[in-house]
Amino acid sequence: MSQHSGSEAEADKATGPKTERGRRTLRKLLDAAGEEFGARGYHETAISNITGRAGVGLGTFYVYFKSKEEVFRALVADMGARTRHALSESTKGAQDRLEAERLGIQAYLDFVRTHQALYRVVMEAQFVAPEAYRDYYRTFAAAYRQQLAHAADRGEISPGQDDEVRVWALMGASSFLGIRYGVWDVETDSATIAAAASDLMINGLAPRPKKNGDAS
Amino acid sequence: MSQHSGSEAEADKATGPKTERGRRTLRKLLDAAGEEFGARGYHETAISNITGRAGVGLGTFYVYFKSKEEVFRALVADMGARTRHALSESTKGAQDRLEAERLGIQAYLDFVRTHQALYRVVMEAQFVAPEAYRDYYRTFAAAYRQQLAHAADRGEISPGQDDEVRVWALMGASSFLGIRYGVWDVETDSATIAAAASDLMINGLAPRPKKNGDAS
DNA sequence: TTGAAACATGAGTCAACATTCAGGTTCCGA
DNA sequence: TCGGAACCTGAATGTTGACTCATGTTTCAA
Repeated sequence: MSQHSGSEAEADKATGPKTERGRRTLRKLLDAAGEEFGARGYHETAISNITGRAGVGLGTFYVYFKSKEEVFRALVADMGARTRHALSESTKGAQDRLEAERLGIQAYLDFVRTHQALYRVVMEAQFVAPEAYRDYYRTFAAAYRQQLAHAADRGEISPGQDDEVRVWALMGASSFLGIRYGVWDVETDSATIAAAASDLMINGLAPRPKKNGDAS
Repeated sequence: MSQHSGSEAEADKATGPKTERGRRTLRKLLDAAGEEFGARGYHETAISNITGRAGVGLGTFYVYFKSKEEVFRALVADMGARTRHALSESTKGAQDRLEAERLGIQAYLDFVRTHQALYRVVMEAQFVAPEAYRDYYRTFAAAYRQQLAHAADRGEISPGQDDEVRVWALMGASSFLGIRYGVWDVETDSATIAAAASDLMINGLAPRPKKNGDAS
């Protein structure tokens, strides 16, 4: 809900609010919208809920946004940027891609847990703003593919048969774990989950020989 | 949209339609609802769209369903049953769990492709009928866990650290591949995708030694 | 000090449904 | 052939909520 380079979805052409007061109001609306949409869902949320929470008049909403859908899209885009940022940060200390996978999964779970409401917005975007949703995952997938390609070059992971497929499978795994353990069940320790999940993603289901060559 | 043992969500207590005519009308409504919801989404679909497509009067809808949400839930439950059925069928010929995984992924993709509309209903259930959605995946997860447990006993797969986590990761992977290759891109050959995906699920990302022990 | 740009407001407009209901029509056993 | 059960119908009702607009208020540069 903050640093956008400039080109935006605000009703106000490309410039956005001109005064400090305006920027504050916009921020309040964006935050309120995120909380309301996250808590009640898009269709259950009325503009008046948003303006009520933001503490501004109903009409004020339309000073900043052309429509209900527009805030929603802005929110999705914002979440995408934030999630990518959180993930790339979490991954910085990794020795190799395999470790990065584990760190990434855990960071993702933690991120979802601390942003449950906004995460819901992203998922609902699939139906409210399909374009925004696709962009969200496509952008993600593109960056992820790069990572895998580099890692494969370095021999840190197997080349694989199709990186696009791998990336979507991996995103799907994390996404579902995000629902199951980030939204439905927030108790289980995220490091444990990430360990189990990354073990699967790294080593697969296939049976593994015992460490010390066991005869028979 | 058909064989339910009896206990149902129809407005008519538990018994359902008493005559052949009634059963036909119910079927028509259910089919029409599936198509409309699938094509336009829950909120964009009006009851009159459904009855229009079904070729019955508006009021007739309420002879069979208590509300809009009720048809929707019925549809989700129906999809769950059908999907489980399709998957367990596809898996029957498998030699072991690893092969079953590949067959399952492919069957799932094919299923989504041939039931795009209804698949969308399942995903939207997350917001329209969260209970139905959770049931859908929980039922799925329970059955899947059993499969994995048996397979681990037989030594066909590694024991793993946590089957609940594995199962959700695997479901997530398939689900995303279902969106990516079952809904958004229906061109790519499903067997190829399933092969690449199951390779990842079975062997993981980790680099694999060359077949013939290459002395570095 | 002033006027115009920027911002704020909430009552009112309007269209879109979900659901109801009062009154048919069809089917079928007796 | 009759009566009632099952089924069908679509006009009318009532609510909800996005969006508009005419009218303020605030800010700030000149």
